Amino acid sequence: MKLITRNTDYALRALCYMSKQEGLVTVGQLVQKLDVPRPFMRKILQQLNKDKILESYKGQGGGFKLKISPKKIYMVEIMRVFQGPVGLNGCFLKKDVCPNKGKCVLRKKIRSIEEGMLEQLREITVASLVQH
Amino acid sequence: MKLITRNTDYALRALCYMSKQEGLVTVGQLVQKLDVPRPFMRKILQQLNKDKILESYKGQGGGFKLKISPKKIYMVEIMRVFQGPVGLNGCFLKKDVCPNKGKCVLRKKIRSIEEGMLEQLREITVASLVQH
DNA sequence: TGTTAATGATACCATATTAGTATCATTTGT
DNA sequence: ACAAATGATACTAATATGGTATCATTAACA
Ligand code: FES
Ligand code: FES
Repeated sequence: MKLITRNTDYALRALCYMSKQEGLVTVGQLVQKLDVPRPFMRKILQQLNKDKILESYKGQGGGFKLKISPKKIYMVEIMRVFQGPVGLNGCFLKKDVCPNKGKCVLRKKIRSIEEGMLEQLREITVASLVQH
Repeated sequence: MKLITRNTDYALRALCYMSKQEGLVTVGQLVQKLDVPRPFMRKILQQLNKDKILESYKGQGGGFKLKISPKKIYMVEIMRVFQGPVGLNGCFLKKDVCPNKGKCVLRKKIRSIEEGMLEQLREITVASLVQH
């Protein structure tokens, strides 16, 4: 079971890197630094741009930079962008099939696990990842 | 993100049902009760048999029954059978790429989330799912 | 002792998701 | 004009998931 996919992973790498750079960062730089396939990296940055996490500048001398402070870039948000809403997605059993009385125990337990997970996840930001 | 797959889900349904039955249960019965595709259910039960969670009896009048007490059938174990080892599978970033100093923050955080999850998961048994 | 109703084993197929490529268009500094 | 960057979008490949199909084996029972 994967918590994060490569999309998310690469995106976080890129964001961490960019949070330590002053000016613009190009795809080329990131590809070099992070050893990620170039077109894939592009796609990811373009997506982050669409989602207003980065801003981009075209043309020669262009590149990307963070649009918002690393403190405000939440990992859950990045996950949401690349993996859809974060959660544990219930189960396939419906209440009528489930343990007697229509009260679904498993569902509740999954919710609870999910809550615990989210609680911890929500505290992770790019800033929190970068500080040694 | 899915915590459990259909395999696991159907398996749990079947186990819950069987924990309430005295004698042998056939695939036919389960298919009827739980509305699951027959060959898929078979495959699942055969797997549970291989993993010593069920025992099986061939021939006319045959079927399956629990091999161990519902109290000792842990959900994590069922997940492991059908989904592989339960965990959050780290990330793809390696320490050298990761946040400075080689200390990988994200990795630790994921571990921590995983621990919380496992702690709760490990308490769930078939028995705990069945008791209203 | 042959038929039938069950599981065992295994190979195959379909669909969805993830991961990644390829291409062409647009912008901008020199 | 050209080169160096991103924007948009369509396509392909690999993997995981969710099943089917088939034949072999076993055992009750008429
Ligand atoms: S509704 Fe999901 S286990 Fe019951
Ligand atoms: S080793 Fe996984 S995020 Fe660093």
